[in-house]
Amino acid sequence: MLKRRTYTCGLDAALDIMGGKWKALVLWELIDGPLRFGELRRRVAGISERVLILQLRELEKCGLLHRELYHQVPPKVEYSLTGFGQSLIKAMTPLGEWGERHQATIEALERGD
Amino acid sequence: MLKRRTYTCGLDAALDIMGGKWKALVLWELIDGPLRFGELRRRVAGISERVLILQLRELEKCGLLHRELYHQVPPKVEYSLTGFGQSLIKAMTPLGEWGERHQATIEALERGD
DNA sequence: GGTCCCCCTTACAAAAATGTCGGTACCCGG
DNA sequence: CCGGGTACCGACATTTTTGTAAGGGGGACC
Repeated sequence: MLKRRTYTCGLDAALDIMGGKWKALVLWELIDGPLRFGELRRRVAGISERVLILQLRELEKCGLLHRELYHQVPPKVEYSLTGFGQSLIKAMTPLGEWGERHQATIEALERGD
Repeated sequence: MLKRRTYTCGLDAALDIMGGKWKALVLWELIDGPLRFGELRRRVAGISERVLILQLRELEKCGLLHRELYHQVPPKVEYSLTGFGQSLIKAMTPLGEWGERHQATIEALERGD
């Protein structure tokens, strides 16, 4: 969760809210519309069920995404971006594009093995 | 350090290279030109000497910044962005602006106390 | 009845990130 | 000789993040 209540700059605040290994990836998957828990789980490669839940909870608490529970059997839960979340996605897009442009370069870097 | 050699998308790669609590902040400070170790240490509020060194080493290894050692006494070391680093900064700018716009909102969120 | 799917939850464990403290080498000025 | 400033290293401790395993309640399918 968020740890500070003051930040030295906007970037600092942004990284606190969407930093970490998974949050941005989760948000990213929701660009094209709502997804169910299971769909998210399958799309975000490598994430464990538990961690996905934790990330979703935090993103929800921060107002970046919305959780809609359908009282059905079997249960259905849909996650979608809020307006706030969408604005964040837009702000992250250039970073994503940068990463895409340089992905090969980055993958070629020596690991800290 | 970098942990993977393949990424699911550009954002994934970007976050791996500049994610974490400090890297982006360090890069950010270098926007306006080179800084010495001590200057960086003073500007990046809250970072410890050791952690700053670790971050600088990693950023250097990734080719995002350049370390220039002046053989003087007392020693002088200057850190500056490489072209690669500058391109990353540019890609992070919208995120920084987003954070700035929403900084008050973010600070007002409940902490996980 | 057994088993599957769904969306979680809890207890526990490992790994990664971050922090603290002390020390090094150099020279200078007092 | 003592202390100050610079840039850094190493051992260690703590905190944070991420992961693993197991279970649960409610149908549905065979």
